[in-house]
Amino acid sequence: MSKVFSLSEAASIALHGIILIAREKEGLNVIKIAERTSTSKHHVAKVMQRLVKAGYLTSQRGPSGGFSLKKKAEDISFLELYEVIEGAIEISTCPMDKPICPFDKCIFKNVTSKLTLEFKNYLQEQTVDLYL
Amino acid sequence: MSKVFSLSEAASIALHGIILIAREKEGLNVIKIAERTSTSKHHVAKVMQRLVKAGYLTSQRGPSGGFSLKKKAEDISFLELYEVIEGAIEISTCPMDKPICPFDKCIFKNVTSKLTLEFKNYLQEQTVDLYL
DNA sequence: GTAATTCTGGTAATTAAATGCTCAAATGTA
DNA sequence: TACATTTGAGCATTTAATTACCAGAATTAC
Repeated sequence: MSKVFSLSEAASIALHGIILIAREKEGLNVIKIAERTSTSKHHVAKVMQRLVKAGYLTSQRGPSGGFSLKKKAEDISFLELYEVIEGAIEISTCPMDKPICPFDKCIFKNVTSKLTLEFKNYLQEQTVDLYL
Repeated sequence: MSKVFSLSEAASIALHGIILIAREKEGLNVIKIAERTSTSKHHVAKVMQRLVKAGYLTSQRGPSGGFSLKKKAEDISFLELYEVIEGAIEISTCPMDKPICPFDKCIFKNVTSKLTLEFKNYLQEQTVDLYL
């Protein structure tokens, strides 16, 4: 069974993790995020680091440390988080990256760009506060 | 720049390759398919082998050998070819494969299955004869 | 101030895809 | 028949992305 869409685990951790953090009054640490997302603490740590650097989270070291939101939940869209991890979404006609296409018309016509745009719009509409 | 959708090169070779073959009266060999798709002959050979085994192509060895269609172009859909290479397309709600989801509602709602289905339908509608 | 906790950041291991290589088998041609 | 061409198949190598690990730095609690 193959998937047409797939998220990297990193992107999944970013989205799910930030919602978990937003739901907590106190900070939430790596261990708890890893438990609640069924992922490795190492991977969670990496992803959270990137969200800290990108300005979405603040981190607090030491006992009772962890991560907290730096921005308002309603001001954080899924798209921003996704693009922190994956880079900007490319709206391209062809899913391949070939210098030349030997075809007069692309076999994917505009279906690739159309569906990518639909997905991007969905990410744009969804904000963290909708999941508190 | 990240892509939401992406095809494996193998799937691309299968789709483009079979169209190139369908356009030829005589068979088309690995070298020419590789040239016209800007891919390696080794990879092309691998993919063509699978299409032969799956019953879409016949192969002819020796000088002036190559591959020819075994079925009528109008009877070969992109979906069939895609699934020979990638396996059956899975219409799932969640793009991740986690045993548990800690969320009351999936953050992707039905967008993943909706877009996957749209893509699958597109592949189903497209047949090789539309590209001759 | 000591110890436990937690994040930080560099490096290593793993994985999957793609590519490369080689020899064997089949086939047409001279 | 001998030879050049082409597919068939297995295995090894390369590459890029992802995931995992570990020692170090910061901070809190006692």
